[in-house]
Amino acid sequence: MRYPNTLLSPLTPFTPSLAAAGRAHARSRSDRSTTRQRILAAAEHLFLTHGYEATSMRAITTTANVNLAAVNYHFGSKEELFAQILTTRLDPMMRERLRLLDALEAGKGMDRPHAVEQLIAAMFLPALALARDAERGGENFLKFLGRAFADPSPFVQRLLAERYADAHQRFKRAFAAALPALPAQDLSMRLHFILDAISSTLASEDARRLIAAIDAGGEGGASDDVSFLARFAPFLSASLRAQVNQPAQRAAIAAVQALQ
Amino acid sequence: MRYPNTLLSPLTPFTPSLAAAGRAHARSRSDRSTTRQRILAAAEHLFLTHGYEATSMRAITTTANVNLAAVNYHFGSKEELFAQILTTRLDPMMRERLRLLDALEAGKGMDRPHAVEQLIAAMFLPALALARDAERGGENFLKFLGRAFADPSPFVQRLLAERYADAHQRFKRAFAAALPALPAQDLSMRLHFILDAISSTLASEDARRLIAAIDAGGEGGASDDVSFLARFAPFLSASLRAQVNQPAQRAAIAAVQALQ
DNA sequence: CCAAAATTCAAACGAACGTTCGAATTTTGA
DNA sequence: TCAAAATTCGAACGTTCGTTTGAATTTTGG
Repeated sequence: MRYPNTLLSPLTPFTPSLAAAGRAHARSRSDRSTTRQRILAAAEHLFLTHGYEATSMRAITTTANVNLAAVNYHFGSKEELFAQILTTRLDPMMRERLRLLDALEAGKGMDRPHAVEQLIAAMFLPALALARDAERGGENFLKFLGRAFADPSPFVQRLLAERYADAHQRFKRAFAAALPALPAQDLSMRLHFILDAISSTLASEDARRLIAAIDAGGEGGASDDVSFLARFAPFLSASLRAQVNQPAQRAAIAAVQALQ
Repeated sequence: MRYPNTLLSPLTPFTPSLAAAGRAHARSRSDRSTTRQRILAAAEHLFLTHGYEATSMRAITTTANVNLAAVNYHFGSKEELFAQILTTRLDPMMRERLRLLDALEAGKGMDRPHAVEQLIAAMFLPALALARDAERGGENFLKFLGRAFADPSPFVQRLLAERYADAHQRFKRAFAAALPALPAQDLSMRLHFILDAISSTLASEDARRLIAAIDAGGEGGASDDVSFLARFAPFLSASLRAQVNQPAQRAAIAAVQALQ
């Protein structure tokens, strides 16, 4: 047998957990986690730190303390390993986002004047929930995602663009409906803007500090996500709602231009 | 002699131009541009497309139609080549940004209620001017810059962080003064957010289309930059100005959370 | 014009890359 | 318990990486 068809295998957490505890036969040499899990954990950390190209198979296998050939045996190739890490986390998150969008569009809990904020919440809450769950990746996955969105490797870009194009389209249409006065061209640019910024900001240390500060003041759990979003969403929604071409602003800008 | 000390040499445009036309002795074999210029042009394009790591010396020299050893001879190393491309463009742009900031802080053309928009203009106008000047890089350089800011290579990050830390600090303080009500923590996150997004957005095709559309309707030249900024700055300033923790928004977000 | 300096060139360096192979070992299931 | 399957392992594959070398060539300056 060449290697197990991992891309179709059931989603399992990367870190040793309840799922692995049952099988006593698996690797008891160096520590409890299986080779697959150790590879996934090491690769996730290295990919988010150095990017796809700069992360070598040897660095992954050395960090994971497994044989060099183990990645090819268990995952087939470096690309399939990366895809596995990305999709096992992101697919469920995307499904959850779309589920919330469905619910909102069905009118559940809809607050029409704050539709934009609610759409933002539908995008963020699943990401924040995932970040809080250490067994599903924790905050490291947000960093990983941030790196992946900015990664220039054609393979990474193609994977993200093709696999999640439909979901992005659905959110784009929802935002367009919530912002009927905004020209399509501006909406497109602003969405591009906030989506890029979301991934890089959530991956940043600043956001991490703010989340930690909010957690320290709150009672913990899901309500802290609302607190964080109440702090974070306003400036995203404000940017989406801003009116185009305000004469007074234009004059102020022209005054700076005159200094050149 | 090993190689000319290029990092200290006068800044010259990458594309063959007036500067090169005078010296008739230089390379007349394949075309008019010198080896250095051909390398710089090819490397800039490849770096912005594939990132630092994924761009090989062989790809650069093949594209530039020069010998493989030419990069090491003229620039010393791949890192020094990258640094040269970045700094010869970015240093003057940063100086111009700071010059505008100086002028604003000295009260020249200051429009206090729109101080935020003017600070944004001080950051953008030099970048837009550079993007319009084909001899100083044109729009390709904005793409290059966008890639560079997102590049995970330690060398690239160190170069950007160390060389332009002071300039970033100055702008951060200026924004803080223009937004006295915003908590320092939020300002820090929002600026991080905006700066990341600026680089990736300006490098995007959406922004390029919008600039082209504005140019098509305008009379060309610098006034188009004001038109673009009048379209672009409002949603940046709106995001910076947004109030934190608005109760009605929080309720709308909590309603989405309840759907989970 | 011609020695000296600058530049170009083909070739090779050692190192690191992702991947593959067959043997050794461990785990599985009847 | 024992053959079969799964996994681990060391070693090597061929390729590409950035860089260096020394000779050939071109350009410079008196």
